[in-house]
Amino acid sequence: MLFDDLDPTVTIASVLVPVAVPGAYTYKVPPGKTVVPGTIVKVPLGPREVIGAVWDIEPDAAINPDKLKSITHVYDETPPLDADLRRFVDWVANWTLGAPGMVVRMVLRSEEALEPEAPVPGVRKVEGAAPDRMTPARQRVLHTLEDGFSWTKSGLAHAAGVSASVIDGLIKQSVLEVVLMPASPPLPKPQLDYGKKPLTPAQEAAAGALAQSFDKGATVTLIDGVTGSGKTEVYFEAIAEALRRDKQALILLPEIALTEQFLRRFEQRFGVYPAEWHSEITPKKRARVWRGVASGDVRVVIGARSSLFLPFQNLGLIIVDEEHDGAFKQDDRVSYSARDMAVVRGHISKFPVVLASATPSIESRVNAELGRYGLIELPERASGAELPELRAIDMRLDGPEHGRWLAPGLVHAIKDAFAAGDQSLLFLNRRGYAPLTLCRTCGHRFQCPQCTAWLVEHRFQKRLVCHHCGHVEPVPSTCPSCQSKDTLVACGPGVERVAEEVADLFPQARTLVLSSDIAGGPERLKREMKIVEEGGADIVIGTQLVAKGHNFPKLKLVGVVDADLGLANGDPRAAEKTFQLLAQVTGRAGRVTGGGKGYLQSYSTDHPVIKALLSSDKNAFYQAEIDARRAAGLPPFGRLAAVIISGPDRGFAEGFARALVRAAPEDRAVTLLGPAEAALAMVRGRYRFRLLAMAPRQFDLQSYLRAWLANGPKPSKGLRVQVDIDPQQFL
DNA sequence: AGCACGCCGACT
DNA sequence: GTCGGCGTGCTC
Repeated sequence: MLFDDLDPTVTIASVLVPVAVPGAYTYKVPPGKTVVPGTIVKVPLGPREVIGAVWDIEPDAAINPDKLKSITHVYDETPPLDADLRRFVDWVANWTLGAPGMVVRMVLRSEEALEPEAPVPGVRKVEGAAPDRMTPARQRVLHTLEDGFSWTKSGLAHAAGVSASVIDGLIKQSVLEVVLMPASPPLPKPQLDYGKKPLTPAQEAAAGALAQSFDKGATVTLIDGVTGSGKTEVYFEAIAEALRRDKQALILLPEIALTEQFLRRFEQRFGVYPAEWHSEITPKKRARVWRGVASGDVRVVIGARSSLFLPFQNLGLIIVDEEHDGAFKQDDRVSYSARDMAVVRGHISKFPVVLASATPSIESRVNAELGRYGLIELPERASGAELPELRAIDMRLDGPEHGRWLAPGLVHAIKDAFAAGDQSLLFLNRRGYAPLTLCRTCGHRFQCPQCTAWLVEHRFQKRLVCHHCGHVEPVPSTCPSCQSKDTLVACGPGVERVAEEVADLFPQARTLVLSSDIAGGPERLKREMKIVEEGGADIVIGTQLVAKGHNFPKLKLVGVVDADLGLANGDPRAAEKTFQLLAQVTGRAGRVTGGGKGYLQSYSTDHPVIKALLSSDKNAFYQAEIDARRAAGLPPFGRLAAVIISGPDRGFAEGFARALVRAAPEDRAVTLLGPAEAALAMVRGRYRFRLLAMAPRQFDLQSYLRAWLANGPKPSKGLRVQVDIDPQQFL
């Protein structure tokens, strides 16, 4: 139609903006511009401009367009977010009670990616030109350029072994010319059969089952395989199958520290490095990966939870490794479980999702038992090595002398391992030197000024640190309460203190502490991990960090310094979490060679968790846990949501929490507990109270909560109300 | 009086 | 989440 361009009708678009508001905002589409749902745009928002995504087009919105602001920029070079991704965003927002705009914000986490990548200047040889005088350096440069390609200046200088000034000189003489070249060269494709190792019959069968799942649409498969069973090799075959079908694949890992080792492993299997995505990558890489994922050039991404929100062009498989790991659920901004949302994303786009663990979550085990998930079990190690032999040390009977933390039985075992040239690991999930410091004279305890928590002494750094807010103070020489000199005593062990004991017992052994907060940061940690991997340490003392994913081939002995730690608190998942952690960490022993041994120091050796670990009958433990959950109506048999009220004034926060409970809609299906003061009552100067809503599985808890919070009292005066669907942490 | 900082509410 | 507005309280 000829007059369409003159049509005065203004198009109105609703746009999700990165603010915590319940819905989309409405803007005018500038004349001559076209937007569709999913188009990425820049819009004015208050005094600034923000990036958002068009969510809907409203041709006849009942809003006066004169009052609306106009979209200021349309990113029409970038493909619009596809319908599946938009559905996923809506789903996550709806499920978590988060603002959809904040969920979209996770998708649009790289502003740089939206601009086309600027070409970089390169140099190439001018046909037929020669320098006035030939030198050896110039000779090498020209020789390197024989291939006819363009090089970056620094790349060429490096390859030819000359300084940049040689190249500048040649440019000046017009022997070389500057040309623009694409910043990122095309990515090499993974080679499906590169480095493929023969699989055991069990692995082969598992891989075959996974390959078949691609024809069944949305499926979830749980791989329950002991440490060393070769789960990774199995799901690598699923990735190969996805690639064969021209689909992209995503591997989710619970934490960044694991990616490094994993990248290498992937490279050994597929001949190329996968793209990496997590909060720590540089903005440039981030932009490159985002663009590559959106264009389909990037075939495989390995990343942390946030990679779920990448705009994949053609995603066809998600692997969630260590699926039981609590790190997949973090309670920051939008609080979502990456494992569960991965299942949702697979469901929306109808592709297989694989959950892998040696110690699956109760939820996944139940889903597998009920037939909602497929189940692949790998009960044997691929190398044929037997699982470690575990025994408990009853600290009430055979404990160490006062002031020591390692029982004689464990010390003996370490001695034997050391004599045999084997590596030992002492596991204690407590950073620092001592979890509590007090004054011998007056009993003063060092507490964080901002949190209800003791300060942890870090002796190497001579500091007292709060592990909840990061508060730091120097260790004083006099007690701040009674002024006595040198009366401070450390209570209880941390890894540093165990390391001190080890150094005392085994002065000739090479010992190393692996803890997330060692001086020197992640770089040093990476180096030390490598040292341990290569057998460059005899005795390793480590926190949680060593339990996860890392492969220490020389490790033969694992000693758990305090197996009861973590069982004490009131968390309904305490037993499950402790079982998983200890099974994972003891499973590191003798992984390749067999003959591994594990010792559990415990004051409650008949606790079901300890017994389950010793008997290596994990099914009995799972069954008991599952029965207990079913009886209590806890997840996955019931739904749980926490409402956390926090504020700087304790009484005010508690009063509001009570008012909120009174305003709760009457519903027989819902049980409301609380308000209870959070176990960590104060964090960063904010007092916290928790409400817990429990409901049967089929109940729509989200709708209930939404109605409740919308009609209940509004928080004001510094109060904050956070909803945590399916809470994992009860602190 | 002038300014720094922290809290609060609005943002289409 | 981020900004400006505005109140409180401290300093030149």
